[in-house]
Amino acid sequence: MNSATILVIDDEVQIRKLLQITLESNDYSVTQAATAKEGMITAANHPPDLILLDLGLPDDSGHHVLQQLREWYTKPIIILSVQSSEEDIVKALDNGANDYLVKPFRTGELLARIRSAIRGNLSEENDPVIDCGSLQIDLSARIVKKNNEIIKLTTTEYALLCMFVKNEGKVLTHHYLLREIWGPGYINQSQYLRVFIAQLRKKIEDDANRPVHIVTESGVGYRFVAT
Amino acid sequence: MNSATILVIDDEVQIRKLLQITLESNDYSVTQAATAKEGMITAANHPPDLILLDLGLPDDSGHHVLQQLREWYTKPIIILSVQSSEEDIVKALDNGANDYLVKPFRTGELLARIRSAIRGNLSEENDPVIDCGSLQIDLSARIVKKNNEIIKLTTTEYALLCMFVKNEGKVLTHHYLLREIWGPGYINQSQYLRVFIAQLRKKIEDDANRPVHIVTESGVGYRFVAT
DNA sequence: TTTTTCTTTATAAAATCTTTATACACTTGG
DNA sequence: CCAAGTGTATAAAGATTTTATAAAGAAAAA
Repeated sequence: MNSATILVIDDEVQIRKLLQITLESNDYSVTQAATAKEGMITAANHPPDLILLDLGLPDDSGHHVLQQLREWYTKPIIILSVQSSEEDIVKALDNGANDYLVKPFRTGELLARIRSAIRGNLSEENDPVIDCGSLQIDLSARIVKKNNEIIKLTTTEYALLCMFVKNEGKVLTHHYLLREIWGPGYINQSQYLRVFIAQLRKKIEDDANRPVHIVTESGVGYRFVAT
Repeated sequence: MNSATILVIDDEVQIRKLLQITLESNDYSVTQAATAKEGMITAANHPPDLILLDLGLPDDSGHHVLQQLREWYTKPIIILSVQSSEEDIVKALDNGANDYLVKPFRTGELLARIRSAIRGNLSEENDPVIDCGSLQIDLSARIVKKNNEIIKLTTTEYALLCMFVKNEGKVLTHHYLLREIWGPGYINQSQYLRVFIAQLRKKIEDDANRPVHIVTESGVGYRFVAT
């Protein structure tokens, strides 16, 4: 999910359409403007994360629009223009444009330049954290917290917990768990499972004697419940 | 008065000469390197305000050099290349390049793009100093201080620390660290890692016997915590 | 050369896994 | 009701793996 918003200011409807399709299929949220005036108003009302600006607008000079935008807009502006003269490029860049692409442009390159411009400008993304009441699991950081304190889990304990979390609510049989975590040769070692279930409960349950998260389904296996 | 320093990494002597003259007449201070290796060393010893990198170096792939630089170098990198394929451009930009100019380029445009890159960098932030209690790490200056005293770290030790700092809080597996720092052929040399972790701890931890920053996750890897 | 850094080997310590032992809960048939 | 059988929980000892550290030899840099 990207959800960065991009404002396209261009008078050619086919270009706007192309950009909208291209950008939206890359998870950007797109708004459009066909004139300089419309562009300025849209940018002011809903400041986007990046602006794609055509220099050849009908109602105002593109360079002037750029200057006006830069009075207050600090995020990236990329120029798209049929003008390839050095004079135009230098002027646009010195007026505060972050990049300048000559039309017709290659969409892959445009997307890469957009990524480059947005990079670092975006707020830091957090990892997907699974929340189970007092229990929090960050799979990408391999961190498990209980009441906001980090719990140390061994490799096997963590593998077990992951199996449970990824199959929340489902009953996992002894055989299944043993095969997935220890390997196919261990499907009869139910005792292993009991030992590690006990250890896991001691670490993640508030009261290990009355487990809430890891419920035993006698004769079948165990089930993990989030709340 | 400009006084921003620019490092030119290019194997063609006439290009280097041209750039030197052009840049110096625009009040930039220029350093040069003819090979990837030389470029990396120069960049590390005297980090410039901007790097102009040619992708077609004789001793290493330009994309690889770019990746290596981006491990620690946070200021702008502009690619100069005879390669004009979309694939090369997209790859370079996604590897952390700020801009990409195809040779032969127009000097006026290059200067404008340099101004644009430096401008955006200055407005954003200064030296990104990471503060971890008694420990301070300046990635762009490659300086590590503990209790305000500079600590000498070897190349490998520093690379390790960078990996940790950039992934603060996350568990980095042995395989990952070995692959990133020593290369794919070393993923089984866990002992290397242990030796260097011990050395790093001796240098950055208050009490190496009770490490606070570099926490070992037995059977998995290590985790860096800033506190 | 001398110095620094990296690689390799050796060994002690720590952490984890496996195994054994025992206790508990629950069901079922006498 | 009890006693035997089945399935589960937990502690703790023993075995194994993993880790920490020193130190010596090799390679690279100054």
